[in-house]
Amino acid sequence: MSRTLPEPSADSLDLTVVLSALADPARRALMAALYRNAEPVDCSAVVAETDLDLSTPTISHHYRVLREAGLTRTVAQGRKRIVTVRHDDMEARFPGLLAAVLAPR
Amino acid sequence: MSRTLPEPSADSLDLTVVLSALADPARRALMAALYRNAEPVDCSAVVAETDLDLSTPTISHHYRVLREAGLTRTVAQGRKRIVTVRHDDMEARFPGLLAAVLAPR
DNA sequence: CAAATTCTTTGACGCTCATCGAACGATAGC
DNA sequence: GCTATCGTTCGATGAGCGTCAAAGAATTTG
Repeated sequence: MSRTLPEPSADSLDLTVVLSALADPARRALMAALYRNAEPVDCSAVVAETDLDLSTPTISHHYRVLREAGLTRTVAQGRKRIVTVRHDDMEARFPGLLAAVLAPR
Repeated sequence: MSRTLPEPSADSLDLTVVLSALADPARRALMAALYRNAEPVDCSAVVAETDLDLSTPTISHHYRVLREAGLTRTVAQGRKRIVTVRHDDMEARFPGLLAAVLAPR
């Protein structure tokens, strides 16, 4: 059993919301970790790949912002949340943006 | 006579600062107008190309943020300020970013 | 010099945001 | 059924931001 958490449709993605989400270093660190790992993983596994030192409420808040911006898709599986980057939707709406923002260094 | 207002060096551009600057719709409108006009123009002429309805202090504030983020170069000429996009510096540091963010529509 | 133009600075106001601790919810495992 | 695990929600706090009116530079023009 799994359910996808509410998210904006592909054509309703707003650049202001997207850029505001990406402007935060912590969220960008999460996105970068998600971006390079092809395999879907749960929230805490992603955090483990970063060097973020934030409380779980704060991490949860950042995931929500990313999801509500349309940058990620979150699927609830059991007590875990599987988070993936919405590559295609982002590329269709803002071509090249993720690559430019999440490019290594 | 003309003098260039203080701005960050090309290699000290910070993505967080850049994205924060671009996240605001008003600043993005200014950037878009600057981006498409090749010829350098003064502040108020740029504003005239947009449909922004903001007080002059607010406009001035936004120009400052853009300049301090390293997105624009401002040269004081007489009582005017000539603002240009730092294309090359931005492209060197964050390839494709401006194109992705300032693409029409 | 005086007046008009162009832009900046200052100070204030309201709002949003990142962060945390504490409490809660849901699920898996024993 | 307990208990541990993974994550969310709530409430609060402190910092920062976008905005404006008023006042201040700096420069051109009459």
